[in-house]
Amino acid sequence: MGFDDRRAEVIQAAWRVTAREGLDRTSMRAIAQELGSSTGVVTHYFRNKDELILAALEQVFEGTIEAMKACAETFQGRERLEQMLFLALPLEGGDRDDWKVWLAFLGYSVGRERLLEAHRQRYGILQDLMAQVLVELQGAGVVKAGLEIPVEANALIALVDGISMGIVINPAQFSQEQQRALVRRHLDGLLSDA
Amino acid sequence: MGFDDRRAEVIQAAWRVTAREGLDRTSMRAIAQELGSSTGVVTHYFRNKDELILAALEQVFEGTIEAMKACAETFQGRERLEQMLFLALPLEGGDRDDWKVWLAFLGYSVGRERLLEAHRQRYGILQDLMAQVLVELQGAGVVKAGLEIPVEANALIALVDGISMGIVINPAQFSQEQQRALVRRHLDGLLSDA
DNA sequence: TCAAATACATAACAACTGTTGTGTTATTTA
DNA sequence: TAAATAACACAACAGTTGTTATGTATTTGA
Repeated sequence: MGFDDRRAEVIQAAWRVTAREGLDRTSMRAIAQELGSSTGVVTHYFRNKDELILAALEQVFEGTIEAMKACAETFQGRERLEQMLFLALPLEGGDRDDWKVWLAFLGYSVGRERLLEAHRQRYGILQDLMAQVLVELQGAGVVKAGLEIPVEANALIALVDGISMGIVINPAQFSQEQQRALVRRHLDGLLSDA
Repeated sequence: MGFDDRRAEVIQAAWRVTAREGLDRTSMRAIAQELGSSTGVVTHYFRNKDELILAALEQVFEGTIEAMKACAETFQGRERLEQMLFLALPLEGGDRDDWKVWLAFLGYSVGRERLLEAHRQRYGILQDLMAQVLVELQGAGVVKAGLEIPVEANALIALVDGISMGIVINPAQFSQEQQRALVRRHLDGLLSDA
């Protein structure tokens, strides 16, 4: 087990503690305890807590981004958009933990311009990915012509964000099928009538 | 200046510190300093920090809820729905601070079932309000028949949440007019074609 | 007017925080 | 095999946290 693997274990431990107890209770000692080790491990792999937090944030983000990219290559037409968005939704219990952590990070970033900038950057990547898919499907005649693609990309992300935020607050708010139906209905407005 | 007025001042000080520096830096001492007083003031009006946080949360929520109710009584038909949702959007700079605080609270509530339950309750109030408006407008023939009203109410809230979350991360993400256009387009799908 | 309650200020408390330094094993490298 | 580096454990650090107790003016009430 190499350096990066062990480092990833630390990140995952931090992720678990955050999902379970919240980010402000994710102390160095709490992470070490979750690992079954001492704080020496944590400080060995990360200069300071900010670096650890950013690494954990990146892991949560990178996971879904990669999955969405894979989705974009496997599916065609309307299904490509649909599956990409479904992937980001908290359809099952496990996905909700990712959103818990994500929201904890975002709330923690309020008032910390450095962390907010990190969020902004990741969101930019997401926006570019969605916009790229939209443009491609527009070229194929699947997506309506005459749309403001960047705005539509942001709108799709906002849709998923809003649903997920509601789920974190109240998991019973939307059933899996209701989540999917909302996404489908939004997509109906973007796709060519043909 | 009575007890409740002074208490409200403490809450507003806490609100300002949270919007500026984040919830975890909103300590008793920071609030007191914002007030230009000592921590004795804070402890005098609130048993503990949780009670203060919940009070501040309630103030943020109550403000928009009351404004939305007033909106519901002033406007008719489609405009009623539109204006209520516009009210909750972070259209101007000031509204964004409310959303900052709201997101900071939500992130802080992750892993704290007691605070999450408070969020759930407030959201329930919002849902009921929106559902009530939808039912009324449905009776007037403005809103389509055959809709699942509770789900549609949640969807409207999710729409506003998603947009607002994006704005907090990147204020330049949506212009005021783009925010309004997204809400209008969503409403188009709910209203009778007539 | 005199006691009591209110509205604070101040200080101390123990608990917890991130960080740093030092010590101790393993593991690798030469 | 000897030296060096990595991978930890552990302890101490100064700072911050919420909470509580105690003190002191100020206002209120009878």
